[in-house]
Amino acid sequence: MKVSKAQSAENRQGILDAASRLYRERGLSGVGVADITRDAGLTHGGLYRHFENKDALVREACARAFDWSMTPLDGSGVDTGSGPQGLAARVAGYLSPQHRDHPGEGCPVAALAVDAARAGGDLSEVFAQGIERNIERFARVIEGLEQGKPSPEGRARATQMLATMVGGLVLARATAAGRPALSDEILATLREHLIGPPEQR
Amino acid sequence: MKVSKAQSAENRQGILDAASRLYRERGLSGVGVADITRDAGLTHGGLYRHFENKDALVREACARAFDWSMTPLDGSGVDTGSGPQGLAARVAGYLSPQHRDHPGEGCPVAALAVDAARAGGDLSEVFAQGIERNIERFARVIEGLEQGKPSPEGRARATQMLATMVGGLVLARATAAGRPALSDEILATLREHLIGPPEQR
DNA sequence: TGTACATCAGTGAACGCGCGTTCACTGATGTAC
DNA sequence: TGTACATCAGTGAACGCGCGTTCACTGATGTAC
Repeated sequence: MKVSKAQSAENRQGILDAASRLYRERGLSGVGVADITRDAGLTHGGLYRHFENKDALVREACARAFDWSMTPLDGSGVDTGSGPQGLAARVAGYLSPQHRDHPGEGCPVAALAVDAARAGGDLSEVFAQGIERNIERFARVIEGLEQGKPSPEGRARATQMLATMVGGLVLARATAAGRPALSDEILATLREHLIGPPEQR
Repeated sequence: MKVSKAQSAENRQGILDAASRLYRERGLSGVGVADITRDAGLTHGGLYRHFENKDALVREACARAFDWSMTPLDGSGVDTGSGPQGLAARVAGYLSPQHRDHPGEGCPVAALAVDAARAGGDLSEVFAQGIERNIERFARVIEGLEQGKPSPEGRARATQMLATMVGGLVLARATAAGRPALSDEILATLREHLIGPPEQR
């Protein structure tokens, strides 16, 4: 049965929402197109009215995951404004057990960048653009700028912090099932390193 | 045809070598068992004389990748001794375009930790143990210890450096195909952050 | 040492299964009159 | 505003394909005598 234009657009967004979440949870090759459409309340055949193929869906779903992650900067779902205090809260949210245990709503870089590197091509461009925007934005937050280009030093500092956060989350997730205490220790160590002891916040 | 015990043991090692390399290159779900045995010069049927199933092969191949990565600490294939100078060379090798472009011979954490986190269970224990050993070993190098437990401060510093290195390599690989200049910039920024400007080495 | 034979590493066809994609079909939507 | 009809979003069976795993078979190895 045909469906209204509004309903169709809603369905398309529902597919992207489901894809964006499921891919982050299980990886690009851990989710079938039928899983995604089922999660969105549809059947698999109709997917191709919206997307040329699976690769196109992956690209749009990743781009959407980056858009989400831009608002709170880190995908932790917390937005507490800008400035040094907002920055500390963002870093703490990023390196939290909550974020570690819920990749589906979290940072697309920590969840999917390795998959994207293997896929290469178009998907690598989506990630390159998303990472570039995150570095610029993070640098602006560090330097307290509302807009405009951050300085090279701010850019370098942002790159260092992002790399440490991404690597820390990857390490924490890889060890979470096998050695939970080590996983927690990694998160706590990196939080302290990046934003100081808890009482300082 | 049956084969001598020595030949059989050699074949088993060949399978593990191929698996360890191919998994790091293409990911755990990007390589079939037939790819691995073919690469080792065998056919797929005989695999099950050596390994119970694919999961067991994956576990042994990852453990082997960690053993390799322990020698130069970072999998870059360079071993220039211990002490601060050896440390700088190791970090530079880890954050090099060479390492970025050849994951098959590189660090198993940067290549496979995200896959391992998704797989969970037994594989997470392999990674937890490998990461724990790398942190301890890295901490000893930082503190200049030949043996014995490193201090909590050395351990924290090692965790920070490893997280930055892993995250940096992940970011550099994800952006390599889409924006090569950004990828190189990330590597250079993190090298400078961790071990200072080039002339200092 | 020589011989007969059980062992078992490796082969390759075959299996069931899940995947991405296609396509004839359905029927509500939205438009032309 | 009503009516007739073309459109097309969504359905679900079907497809070819590659995967992990099984198994009857082969024949060199290694052992018992």
